[in-house]
Amino acid sequence: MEFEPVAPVRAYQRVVEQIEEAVFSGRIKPGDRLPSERELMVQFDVGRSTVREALRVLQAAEMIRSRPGDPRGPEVLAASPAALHRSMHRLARADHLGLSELLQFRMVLDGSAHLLAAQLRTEEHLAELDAALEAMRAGVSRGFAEFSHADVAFHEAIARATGNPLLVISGEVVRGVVLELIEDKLEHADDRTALMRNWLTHHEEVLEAIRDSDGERASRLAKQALYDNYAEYVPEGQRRLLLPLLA
Amino acid sequence: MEFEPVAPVRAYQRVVEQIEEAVFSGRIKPGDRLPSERELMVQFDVGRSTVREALRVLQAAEMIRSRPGDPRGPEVLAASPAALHRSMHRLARADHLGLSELLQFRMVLDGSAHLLAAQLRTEEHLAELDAALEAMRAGVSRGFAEFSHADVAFHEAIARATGNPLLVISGEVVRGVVLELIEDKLEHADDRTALMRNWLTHHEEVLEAIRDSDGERASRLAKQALYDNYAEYVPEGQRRLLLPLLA
DNA sequence: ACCGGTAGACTGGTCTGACCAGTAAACCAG
DNA sequence: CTGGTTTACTGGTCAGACCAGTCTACCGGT
Repeated sequence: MEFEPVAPVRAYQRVVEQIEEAVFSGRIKPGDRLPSERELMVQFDVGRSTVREALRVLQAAEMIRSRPGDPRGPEVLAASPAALHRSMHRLARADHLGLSELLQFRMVLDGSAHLLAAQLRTEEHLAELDAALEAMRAGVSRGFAEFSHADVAFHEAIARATGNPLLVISGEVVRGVVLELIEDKLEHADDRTALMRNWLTHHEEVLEAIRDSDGERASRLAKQALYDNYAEYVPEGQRRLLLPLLA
Repeated sequence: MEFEPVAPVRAYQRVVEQIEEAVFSGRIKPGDRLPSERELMVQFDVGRSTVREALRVLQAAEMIRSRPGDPRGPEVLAASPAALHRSMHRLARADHLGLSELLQFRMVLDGSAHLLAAQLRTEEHLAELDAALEAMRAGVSRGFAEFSHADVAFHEAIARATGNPLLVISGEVVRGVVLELIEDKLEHADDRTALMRNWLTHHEEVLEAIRDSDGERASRLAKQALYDNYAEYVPEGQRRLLLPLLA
Protein backbone atom coordinates (compact mmCIF):
# COMPACT_ATOMS: atom_id res chain seq x y z
CA MET A 1 0.00 0.00 0.00
CA GLU A 2 1.42 3.31 -1.12
CA PHE A 3 0.47 6.72 0.20
CA GLU A 4 1.43 10.10 -1.08
CA PRO A 5 2.43 13.12 0.94
CA VAL A 6 -0.53 15.39 1.28
CA ALA A 7 -0.06 19.06 0.59
CA PRO A 8 -2.88 21.56 0.38
CA VAL A 9 -3.16 23.36 -2.93
CA ARG A 10 -2.84 27.08 -2.34
CA ALA A 11 -5.46 29.36 -3.81
CA TYR A 12 -2.90 31.45 -5.72
CA GLN A 13 -1.55 28.24 -7.20
CA ARG A 14 -4.92 27.30 -8.60
CA VAL A 15 -5.21 30.73 -10.14
CA VAL A 16 -1.79 30.27 -11.75
CA GLU A 17 -2.81 26.92 -13.14
CA GLN A 18 -5.97 28.23 -14.72
CA ILE A 19 -4.23 31.11 -16.42
CA GLU A 20 -1.35 28.89 -17.51
CA GLU A 21 -3.80 26.42 -18.96
CA ALA A 22 -5.52 29.15 -20.93
CA VAL A 23 -2.19 30.20 -22.41
CA PHE A 24 -1.02 26.68 -23.18
CA SER A 25 -4.28 25.73 -24.81
CA GLY A 26 -4.12 28.81 -26.99
CA ARG A 27 -7.31 30.34 -25.59
CA ILE A 28 -5.13 33.30 -24.66
CA LYS A 29 -2.46 34.35 -27.11
CA PRO A 30 0.60 36.59 -26.79
CA GLY A 31 -0.42 40.21 -27.01
CA ASP A 32 -3.78 39.54 -25.43
CA ARG A 33 -4.65 41.25 -22.19
CA LEU A 34 -5.73 39.67 -18.96
CA PRO A 35 -8.59 41.28 -17.05
CA SER A 36 -7.51 43.76 -14.40
CA GLU A 37 -6.63 42.49 -10.96
CA ARG A 38 -9.92 43.72 -9.56
CA GLU A 39 -11.79 41.93 -12.30
CA LEU A 40 -9.78 38.73 -11.84
CA MET A 41 -10.56 38.70 -8.15
CA VAL A 42 -14.25 38.65 -8.99
CA GLN A 43 -13.88 35.93 -11.63
CA PHE A 44 -11.75 33.68 -9.45
CA ASP A 45 -13.60 34.68 -6.30
CA VAL A 46 -10.44 35.31 -4.29
CA GLY A 47 -8.93 38.37 -2.65
CA ARG A 48 -6.72 40.75 -4.50
CA SER A 49 -3.57 39.64 -2.69
CA THR A 50 -4.16 36.12 -3.95
CA VAL A 51 -4.57 37.37 -7.50
CA ARG A 52 -1.45 39.45 -7.17
CA GLU A 53 0.66 36.57 -5.89
CA ALA A 54 -0.50 34.49 -8.84
CA LEU A 55 0.39 37.26 -11.25
CA ARG A 56 3.80 37.58 -9.60
CA VAL A 57 4.50 33.93 -10.25
CA LEU A 58 3.47 34.25 -13.87
CA GLN A 59 5.53 37.37 -14.20
CA ALA A 60 8.57 35.61 -12.77
CA ALA A 61 8.04 32.95 -15.41
CA GLU A 62 8.10 35.67 -18.03
CA MET A 63 4.58 34.83 -19.15
CA ILE A 64 2.94 38.16 -18.41
CA ARG A 65 3.93 41.75 -17.78
CA SER A 66 1.90 44.36 -16.01
CA ARG A 67 2.28 48.08 -15.88
CA PRO A 68 0.48 50.37 -13.49
CA GLY A 69 -2.09 52.60 -15.04
CA ASP A 70 -2.59 50.60 -18.20
CA PRO A 71 -6.36 50.22 -18.49
CA ARG A 72 -5.98 47.28 -20.89
CA GLY A 73 -4.67 45.06 -18.11
CA PRO A 74 -1.66 42.76 -17.83
CA GLU A 75 -0.15 41.73 -21.16
CA VAL A 76 0.40 38.11 -22.10
CA LEU A 77 3.90 37.71 -23.45
CA ALA A 78 5.23 35.41 -26.13
CA ALA A 79 7.23 32.48 -24.82
CA SER A 80 10.70 33.71 -24.07
CA PRO A 81 13.86 31.88 -23.09
CA ALA A 82 14.65 34.42 -20.41
CA ALA A 83 13.29 32.31 -17.57
CA LEU A 84 15.09 29.25 -18.87
CA HIS A 85 18.27 31.24 -19.08
CA ARG A 86 17.88 32.45 -15.53
CA SER A 87 17.36 29.03 -14.04
CA MET A 88 20.22 27.50 -15.99
CA HIS A 89 22.46 30.34 -14.95
CA ARG A 90 21.50 29.83 -11.33
CA LEU A 91 22.36 26.15 -11.54
CA ALA A 92 25.70 26.93 -13.08
CA ARG A 93 26.37 29.48 -10.39
CA ALA A 94 25.56 26.98 -7.70
CA ASP A 95 28.08 24.56 -9.19
CA HIS A 96 25.45 22.04 -10.05
CA LEU A 97 26.37 22.57 -13.65
CA GLY A 98 29.98 22.60 -14.75
CA LEU A 99 31.56 23.84 -17.91
CA SER A 100 32.07 20.28 -19.06
CA GLU A 101 28.37 19.55 -18.96
CA LEU A 102 27.41 22.80 -20.61
CA LEU A 103 29.99 22.29 -23.30
CA GLN A 104 28.93 18.72 -23.84
CA PHE A 105 25.37 19.84 -24.25
CA ARG A 106 26.37 22.60 -26.58
CA MET A 107 28.35 20.20 -28.73
CA VAL A 108 25.27 18.02 -28.97
CA LEU A 109 23.01 20.91 -29.91
CA ASP A 110 25.38 22.71 -32.22
CA GLY A 111 26.45 19.51 -33.91
CA SER A 112 22.88 18.54 -34.66
CA ALA A 113 21.94 22.07 -35.65
CA HIS A 114 24.75 22.19 -38.19
CA LEU A 115 23.81 18.80 -39.54
CA LEU A 116 20.19 19.75 -39.97
CA ALA A 117 20.92 23.23 -41.24
CA ALA A 118 23.13 21.86 -44.00
CA GLN A 119 20.34 19.68 -45.32
CA LEU A 120 17.38 21.96 -44.77
CA ARG A 121 18.77 25.43 -45.50
CA THR A 122 17.15 27.59 -48.15
CA GLU A 123 18.75 30.32 -50.21
CA GLU A 124 17.44 32.90 -47.75
CA HIS A 125 19.26 31.16 -44.95
CA LEU A 126 22.47 31.14 -46.94
CA ALA A 127 22.14 34.85 -47.60
CA GLU A 128 21.59 35.45 -43.90
CA LEU A 129 24.66 33.42 -43.06
CA ASP A 130 26.71 35.32 -45.63
CA ALA A 131 25.65 38.58 -44.05
CA ALA A 132 26.52 37.35 -40.57
CA LEU A 133 29.92 36.21 -41.74
CA GLU A 134 30.52 39.58 -43.35
CA ALA A 135 29.66 41.26 -40.06
CA MET A 136 32.20 39.05 -38.35
CA ARG A 137 34.90 40.05 -40.81
CA ALA A 138 34.14 43.67 -40.12
CA GLY A 139 34.07 42.94 -36.41
CA VAL A 140 37.67 41.71 -36.28
CA SER A 141 38.98 45.24 -36.49
CA ARG A 142 36.25 46.74 -34.35
CA GLY A 143 36.91 45.04 -31.09
CA PHE A 144 36.11 41.79 -29.40
CA ALA A 145 32.62 42.74 -28.24
CA GLU A 146 31.46 43.56 -31.73
CA PHE A 147 32.99 40.40 -33.12
CA SER A 148 31.42 38.29 -30.44
CA HIS A 149 28.06 39.80 -31.20
CA ALA A 150 28.34 38.90 -34.87
CA ASP A 151 29.46 35.43 -33.91
CA VAL A 152 26.30 34.93 -31.90
CA ALA A 153 24.24 36.12 -34.86
CA PHE A 154 25.95 33.53 -37.06
CA HIS A 155 25.18 30.70 -34.70
CA GLU A 156 21.59 31.82 -34.30
CA ALA A 157 21.17 31.96 -38.05
CA ILE A 158 22.31 28.37 -38.29
CA ALA A 159 19.89 27.33 -35.58
CA ARG A 160 17.08 29.15 -37.35
CA ALA A 161 17.94 27.37 -40.59
CA THR A 162 16.95 24.11 -38.93
CA GLY A 163 13.46 25.50 -38.55
CA ASN A 164 13.25 24.12 -35.04
CA PRO A 165 12.55 26.69 -32.29
CA LEU A 166 13.74 24.30 -29.62
CA LEU A 167 17.18 24.17 -31.17
CA VAL A 168 17.23 27.95 -31.49
CA ILE A 169 16.27 28.58 -27.91
CA SER A 170 18.28 25.89 -26.19
CA GLY A 171 21.29 26.84 -28.26
CA GLU A 172 20.90 30.47 -27.36
CA VAL A 173 20.52 29.75 -23.68
CA VAL A 174 23.38 27.34 -23.26
CA ARG A 175 25.66 29.51 -25.38
CA GLY A 176 24.85 32.46 -23.17
CA VAL A 177 25.57 30.58 -19.98
CA VAL A 178 28.85 29.21 -21.31
CA LEU A 179 29.95 32.70 -22.25
CA GLU A 180 29.09 34.05 -18.83
CA LEU A 181 31.17 31.31 -17.26
CA ILE A 182 34.32 32.08 -19.19
CA GLU A 183 33.96 35.66 -20.33
CA ASP A 184 36.45 36.89 -17.82
CA LYS A 185 38.96 34.38 -19.09
CA LEU A 186 38.33 35.46 -22.67
CA GLU A 187 38.69 39.09 -21.67
CA HIS A 188 42.23 38.49 -20.55
CA ALA A 189 43.28 36.28 -23.43
CA ASP A 190 46.58 37.43 -24.84
CA ASP A 191 46.11 37.25 -28.53
CA ARG A 192 42.53 38.06 -29.20
CA THR A 193 43.12 39.07 -32.79
CA ALA A 194 44.59 35.69 -33.65
CA LEU A 195 41.68 34.13 -31.82
CA MET A 196 39.19 36.02 -33.89
CA ARG A 197 40.94 35.19 -37.14
CA ASN A 198 40.89 31.55 -36.11
CA TRP A 199 37.19 31.57 -35.51
CA LEU A 200 36.61 33.42 -38.74
CA THR A 201 38.30 30.79 -40.90
CA HIS A 202 36.44 28.10 -39.03
CA HIS A 203 33.12 29.79 -39.73
CA GLU A 204 34.01 30.12 -43.37
CA GLU A 205 34.66 26.39 -43.56
CA VAL A 206 31.39 25.67 -41.84
CA LEU A 207 29.45 27.90 -44.17
CA GLU A 208 31.03 26.17 -47.13
CA ALA A 209 29.98 22.79 -45.81
CA ILE A 210 26.46 24.07 -45.30
CA ARG A 211 26.41 25.50 -48.78
CA ASP A 212 27.48 22.09 -50.07
CA SER A 213 24.69 20.48 -48.04
CA ASP A 214 27.37 18.40 -46.38
CA GLY A 215 25.76 18.05 -42.96
CA GLU A 216 28.24 15.50 -41.74
CA ARG A 217 31.18 17.79 -42.40
CA ALA A 218 29.47 20.85 -40.94
CA SER A 219 28.59 18.97 -37.79
CA ARG A 220 32.09 17.57 -37.34
CA LEU A 221 33.67 20.98 -37.89
CA ALA A 222 31.35 22.62 -35.37
CA LYS A 223 31.98 20.11 -32.63
CA GLN A 224 35.70 20.05 -33.22
CA ALA A 225 35.89 23.83 -33.10
CA LEU A 226 34.01 23.94 -29.84
CA TYR A 227 36.38 21.42 -28.38
CA ASP A 228 39.48 23.16 -29.68
CA ASN A 229 38.42 26.55 -28.41
CA TYR A 230 36.92 25.69 -25.07
CA ALA A 231 38.44 22.44 -23.86
CA GLU A 232 41.32 24.31 -22.24
CA TYR A 233 38.88 25.79 -19.74
CA VAL A 234 37.47 22.39 -18.83
CA PRO A 235 39.18 20.65 -15.91
CA GLU A 236 41.51 18.04 -17.32
CA GLY A 237 39.84 15.05 -15.76
CA GLN A 238 36.56 15.89 -17.42
CA ARG A 239 37.70 16.37 -20.97
CA ARG A 240 37.15 12.72 -21.74
CA LEU A 241 33.43 13.39 -21.38
CA LEU A 242 33.60 15.41 -24.58
CA LEU A 243 35.63 13.03 -26.70
CA PRO A 244 32.89 10.56 -27.63
CA LEU A 245 31.14 13.36 -29.48
CA LEU A 246 34.09 13.92 -31.76
CA ALA A 247 34.29 10.41 -33.12
CA MET B 1 23.45 59.66 -27.66
CA GLU B 2 21.73 56.63 -26.21
CA PHE B 3 19.02 56.58 -23.60
CA GLU B 4 17.58 53.65 -21.78
CA PRO B 5 13.95 52.97 -21.04
CA VAL B 6 13.14 54.06 -17.54
CA ALA B 7 11.26 51.67 -15.31
CA PRO B 8 10.70 52.14 -11.62
CA VAL B 9 12.12 49.37 -9.44
CA ARG B 10 9.32 47.77 -7.48
CA ALA B 11 9.74 47.34 -3.76
CA TYR B 12 9.17 43.58 -3.84
CA GLN B 13 11.85 43.36 -6.51
CA ARG B 14 14.40 45.02 -4.29
CA VAL B 15 13.54 42.57 -1.55
CA VAL B 16 14.06 39.68 -3.97
CA GLU B 17 17.41 41.06 -5.00
CA GLN B 18 18.67 41.37 -1.46
CA ILE B 19 17.68 37.85 -0.51
CA GLU B 20 19.00 36.44 -3.79
CA GLU B 21 22.26 38.22 -3.20
CA ALA B 22 22.56 36.77 0.27
CA VAL B 23 22.02 33.28 -1.11
CA PHE B 24 24.39 33.62 -4.05
CA SER B 25 27.12 35.13 -1.94
CA GLY B 26 26.84 32.24 0.46
CA ARG B 27 25.83 34.37 3.43
CA ILE B 28 22.74 32.21 3.53
CA LYS B 29 23.17 28.52 2.85
CA PRO B 30 20.72 25.78 1.91
CA GLY B 31 18.94 24.52 4.99
CA ASP B 32 19.11 27.89 6.66
CA ARG B 33 15.90 29.64 7.61
CA LEU B 34 14.76 33.09 6.64
CA PRO B 35 13.15 35.26 9.29
CA SER B 36 9.37 35.07 9.39
CA GLU B 37 7.36 37.29 7.08
CA ARG B 38 6.44 39.59 9.94
CA GLU B 39 10.08 39.87 10.89
CA LEU B 40 11.18 40.48 7.30
CA MET B 41 8.67 43.29 6.97
CA VAL B 42 10.30 45.23 9.77
CA GLN B 43 13.82 44.48 8.53
CA PHE B 44 13.03 45.62 4.99
CA ASP B 45 10.60 48.25 6.23
CA VAL B 46 7.85 47.26 3.81
CA GLY B 47 4.36 45.86 4.17
CA ARG B 48 3.67 42.20 4.49
CA SER B 49 2.13 41.95 1.03
CA THR B 50 5.38 43.20 -0.43
CA VAL B 51 7.36 40.63 1.52
CA ARG B 52 4.97 37.93 0.43
CA GLU B 53 5.22 38.82 -3.24
CA ALA B 54 8.99 38.68 -2.97
CA LEU B 55 8.83 35.29 -1.30
CA ARG B 56 6.45 34.07 -4.01
CA VAL B 57 8.99 34.98 -6.67
CA LEU B 58 11.76 33.20 -4.82
CA GLN B 59 9.52 30.22 -4.28
CA ALA B 60 8.69 30.09 -7.99
CA ALA B 61 12.42 29.99 -8.63
CA GLU B 62 12.69 27.04 -6.29
CA MET B 63 15.02 28.95 -3.99
CA ILE B 64 12.89 28.82 -0.86
CA ARG B 65 9.99 26.85 0.51
CA SER B 66 7.61 27.97 3.18
CA ARG B 67 5.15 26.01 5.20
CA PRO B 68 2.43 27.51 7.32
CA GLY B 69 2.93 27.08 11.02
CA ASP B 70 6.61 26.36 10.96
CA PRO B 71 8.08 28.71 13.55
CA ARG B 72 11.54 28.35 12.06
CA GLY B 73 10.51 30.36 8.99
CA PRO B 74 10.93 29.79 5.25
CA GLU B 75 13.61 27.28 4.31
CA VAL B 76 16.37 28.09 1.87
CA LEU B 77 16.65 25.28 -0.65
CA ALA B 78 19.67 23.89 -2.43
CA ALA B 79 19.82 24.68 -6.12
CA SER B 80 17.81 22.09 -7.95
CA PRO B 81 17.03 21.38 -11.57
CA ALA B 82 13.32 21.56 -10.80
CA ALA B 83 13.09 25.21 -11.83
CA LEU B 84 14.96 24.48 -15.04
CA HIS B 85 12.56 21.66 -15.70
CA ARG B 86 9.56 23.88 -15.16
CA SER B 87 10.71 26.72 -17.36
CA MET B 88 11.67 24.35 -20.13
CA HIS B 89 8.33 22.65 -19.87
CA ARG B 90 6.50 25.95 -19.99
CA LEU B 91 8.48 26.99 -23.02
CA ALA B 92 7.83 23.75 -24.85
CA ARG B 93 4.12 23.95 -24.18
CA ALA B 94 3.63 27.64 -24.77
CA ASP B 95 5.41 27.62 -28.10
CA HIS B 96 2.73 25.41 -29.65
CA LEU B 97 5.33 23.18 -31.15
CA GLY B 98 4.46 20.60 -33.71
CA LEU B 99 5.15 16.94 -33.31
CA SER B 100 7.80 17.12 -36.01
CA GLU B 101 9.83 19.66 -34.08
CA LEU B 102 9.49 17.84 -30.81
CA LEU B 103 10.37 14.55 -32.38
CA GLN B 104 13.33 16.05 -34.18
CA PHE B 105 14.61 17.44 -30.93
CA ARG B 106 14.02 14.20 -29.15
CA MET B 107 15.96 12.30 -31.78
CA VAL B 108 18.83 14.71 -31.29
CA LEU B 109 18.78 14.37 -27.52
CA ASP B 110 18.16 10.64 -27.34
CA GLY B 111 20.67 9.93 -30.06
CA SER B 112 23.40 11.80 -28.25
CA ALA B 113 22.40 10.43 -24.89
CA HIS B 114 22.70 6.88 -26.15
CA LEU B 115 26.02 7.63 -27.76
CA LEU B 116 27.42 9.12 -24.58
CA ALA B 117 25.87 6.56 -22.30
CA ALA B 118 27.47 3.73 -24.23
CA GLN B 119 30.93 5.17 -23.72
CA LEU B 120 30.60 6.53 -20.24
CA ARG B 121 28.40 3.98 -18.49
CA THR B 122 29.62 2.25 -15.36
CA GLU B 123 28.63 -1.13 -14.00
CA GLU B 124 26.08 0.55 -11.75
CA HIS B 125 24.41 2.11 -14.73
CA LEU B 126 24.25 -1.23 -16.47
CA ALA B 127 22.65 -2.81 -13.43
CA GLU B 128 20.10 -0.02 -13.33
CA LEU B 129 19.31 -0.51 -16.99
CA ASP B 130 18.95 -4.24 -16.46
CA ALA B 131 16.47 -3.60 -13.69
CA ALA B 132 14.49 -1.16 -15.81
CA LEU B 133 14.36 -3.63 -18.67
CA GLU B 134 13.17 -6.32 -16.30
CA ALA B 135 10.40 -4.01 -15.14
CA MET B 136 9.38 -3.50 -18.74
CA ARG B 137 9.19 -7.24 -19.31
CA ALA B 138 6.93 -7.54 -16.29
CA GLY B 139 4.95 -4.57 -17.50
CA VAL B 140 3.92 -6.15 -20.78
CA SER B 141 1.39 -8.32 -19.02
CA ARG B 142 0.35 -5.66 -16.54
CA GLY B 143 -1.12 -3.10 -18.83
CA PHE B 144 0.06 -0.26 -20.95
CA ALA B 145 0.36 2.31 -18.18
CA GLU B 146 2.72 0.17 -16.18
CA PHE B 147 4.79 -0.65 -19.24
CA SER B 148 4.99 2.97 -20.25
CA HIS B 149 6.16 3.88 -16.79
CA ALA B 150 8.97 1.34 -16.96
CA ASP B 151 9.87 2.61 -20.42
CA VAL B 152 10.29 6.10 -19.07
CA ALA B 153 12.50 4.76 -16.30
CA PHE B 154 14.70 3.05 -18.88
CA HIS B 155 15.17 6.22 -20.89
CA GLU B 156 15.90 8.23 -17.78
CA ALA B 157 18.48 5.70 -16.71
CA ILE B 158 20.24 6.09 -20.03
CA ALA B 159 20.18 9.86 -19.71
CA ARG B 160 21.59 9.62 -16.20
CA ALA B 161 24.36 7.37 -17.44
CA THR B 162 25.67 10.30 -19.48
CA GLY B 163 26.20 12.15 -16.22
CA ASN B 164 24.78 15.29 -17.77
CA PRO B 165 21.79 16.80 -15.95
CA LEU B 166 20.93 18.91 -18.97
CA LEU B 167 20.40 15.78 -21.06
CA VAL B 168 18.34 14.24 -18.29
CA ILE B 169 16.07 17.23 -17.92
CA SER B 170 15.58 18.14 -21.55
CA GLY B 171 14.95 14.51 -22.32
CA GLU B 172 12.32 14.31 -19.62
CA VAL B 173 10.59 17.45 -20.76
CA VAL B 174 10.50 16.67 -24.44
CA ARG B 175 9.42 13.11 -23.81
CA GLY B 176 6.61 14.36 -21.60
CA VAL B 177 5.36 16.89 -24.11
CA VAL B 178 5.49 14.37 -26.94
CA LEU B 179 3.45 11.96 -24.89
CA GLU B 180 0.89 14.65 -24.10
CA LEU B 181 0.47 15.25 -27.81
CA ILE B 182 -0.13 11.67 -28.82
CA GLU B 183 -1.26 9.84 -25.73
CA ASP B 184 -4.83 9.69 -26.95
CA LYS B 185 -3.66 8.12 -30.19
CA LEU B 186 -1.62 5.58 -28.29
CA GLU B 187 -4.59 4.81 -26.05
CA HIS B 188 -6.64 3.74 -29.02
CA ALA B 189 -3.93 1.80 -30.79
CA ASP B 190 -5.22 -1.56 -31.89
CA ASP B 191 -2.52 -3.95 -30.99
CA ARG B 192 -0.83 -2.59 -27.95
CA THR B 193 0.63 -5.92 -26.93
CA ALA B 194 2.50 -6.23 -30.22
CA LEU B 195 3.58 -2.61 -29.78
CA MET B 196 5.01 -3.32 -26.36
CA ARG B 197 6.82 -6.44 -27.53
CA ASN B 198 8.31 -4.40 -30.34
CA TRP B 199 9.63 -1.80 -28.00
CA LEU B 200 10.92 -4.43 -25.67
CA THR B 201 13.10 -6.10 -28.30
CA HIS B 202 14.33 -2.71 -29.37
CA HIS B 203 15.33 -1.83 -25.83
CA GLU B 204 17.11 -5.13 -25.51
CA GLU B 205 19.16 -4.36 -28.60
CA VAL B 206 19.96 -0.91 -27.28
CA LEU B 207 21.08 -2.24 -23.95
CA GLU B 208 23.33 -4.74 -25.69
CA ALA B 209 24.94 -1.99 -27.72
CA ILE B 210 25.48 0.04 -24.58
CA ARG B 211 26.94 -2.97 -22.83
CA ASP B 212 29.32 -3.36 -25.78
CA SER B 213 30.23 0.32 -25.50
CA ASP B 214 29.12 0.68 -29.09
CA GLY B 215 27.82 4.23 -28.97
CA GLU B 216 27.37 4.54 -32.67
CA ARG B 217 25.08 1.53 -32.79
CA ALA B 218 23.10 2.53 -29.71
CA SER B 219 22.56 5.98 -31.10
CA ARG B 220 21.46 4.73 -34.49
CA LEU B 221 19.07 2.24 -32.95
CA ALA B 222 17.52 4.87 -30.72
CA LYS B 223 16.91 7.35 -33.49
CA GLN B 224 15.60 4.74 -35.87
CA ALA B 225 13.21 3.39 -33.25
CA LEU B 226 11.86 6.85 -32.56
CA TYR B 227 11.29 7.38 -36.24
CA ASP B 228 9.68 3.99 -36.75
CA ASN B 229 7.32 4.37 -33.84
CA TYR B 230 6.31 7.99 -34.11
CA ALA B 231 6.72 9.09 -37.72
CA GLU B 232 3.24 7.88 -38.56
CA TYR B 233 1.82 10.62 -36.37
CA VAL B 234 3.89 13.30 -38.09
CA PRO B 235 2.21 15.02 -41.04
CA GLU B 236 3.62 13.52 -44.20
CA GLY B 237 5.13 16.69 -45.58
CA GLN B 238 7.24 17.14 -42.47
CA ARG B 239 8.78 13.73 -42.20
CA ARG B 240 11.70 14.80 -44.32
CA LEU B 241 12.77 17.02 -41.43
CA LEU B 242 13.61 13.91 -39.49
CA LEU B 243 15.47 11.97 -42.15
CA PRO B 244 18.81 13.79 -41.97
CA LEU B 245 19.20 12.50 -38.43
CA LEU B 246 19.00 8.90 -39.54
CA ALA B 247 21.87 9.04 -41.99
C1' DA C 1 -10.92 72.57 -38.05
C1' DC C 2 -7.29 71.42 -35.29
C1' DC C 3 -4.71 71.37 -31.07
C1' DG C 4 -3.29 71.51 -25.97
C1' DG C 5 -4.70 71.05 -21.69
C1' DT C 6 -7.49 69.00 -18.31
C1' DA C 7 -10.81 65.98 -15.53
C1' DG C 8 -12.07 61.69 -14.41
C1' DA C 9 -12.01 56.87 -14.30
C1' DC C 10 -9.39 53.64 -14.34
C1' DT C 11 -4.69 50.81 -13.44
C1' DG C 12 -1.16 48.39 -10.58
C1' DG C 13 1.81 49.04 -6.19
C1' DT C 14 1.77 49.29 -1.44
C1' DC C 15 0.24 49.38 3.38
C1' DT C 16 -2.67 48.18 7.39
C1' DG C 17 -5.14 45.24 10.05
C1' DA C 18 -7.67 41.34 10.67
C1' DC C 19 -8.95 36.25 10.87
C1' DC C 20 -8.04 31.34 10.17
C1' DA C 21 -5.90 26.78 10.10
C1' DG C 22 -1.96 24.76 10.98
C1' DT C 23 2.55 23.74 13.45
C1' DA C 24 5.77 23.06 17.18
C1' DA C 25 7.40 23.39 21.53
C1' DA C 26 6.59 23.97 26.24
C1' DC C 27 3.72 22.51 29.69
C1' DC C 28 1.13 19.54 32.48
C1' DA C 29 -1.58 15.55 34.18
C1' DG C 30 -1.57 10.71 34.41
C1' DC D 1 8.41 8.69 31.13
C1' DT D 2 4.23 9.22 28.28
C1' DG D 3 0.04 11.52 26.02
C1' DG D 4 -2.75 15.24 25.76
C1' DT D 5 -3.33 20.25 26.03
C1' DT D 6 -2.13 24.97 25.95
C1' DT D 7 0.13 28.73 23.84
C1' DA D 8 2.51 31.47 20.81
C1' DC D 9 3.73 31.58 16.83
C1' DT D 10 3.58 30.64 11.40
C1' DG D 11 1.96 31.30 6.60
C1' DG D 12 -2.50 31.86 3.70
C1' DT D 13 -6.20 34.73 2.75
C1' DC D 14 -9.26 38.57 2.73
C1' DA D 15 -11.11 43.38 3.02
C1' DG D 16 -10.39 48.02 2.58
C1' DA D 17 -7.73 51.92 1.90
C1' DC D 18 -4.46 55.29 -0.37
C1' DC D 19 -1.15 56.70 -3.89
C1' DA D 20 1.09 57.63 -8.25
C1' DG D 21 0.68 56.84 -12.67
C1' DT D 22 -1.71 56.29 -17.36
C1' DC D 23 -5.48 56.50 -20.75
C1' DT D 24 -9.19 58.60 -22.79
C1' DA D 25 -12.58 61.60 -23.72
C1' DC D 26 -13.94 65.94 -23.36
C1' DC D 27 -13.41 70.94 -23.91
C1' DG D 28 -11.94 75.56 -24.69
C1' DG D 29 -8.86 78.35 -27.40
C1' DT D 30 -6.95 79.36 -31.80
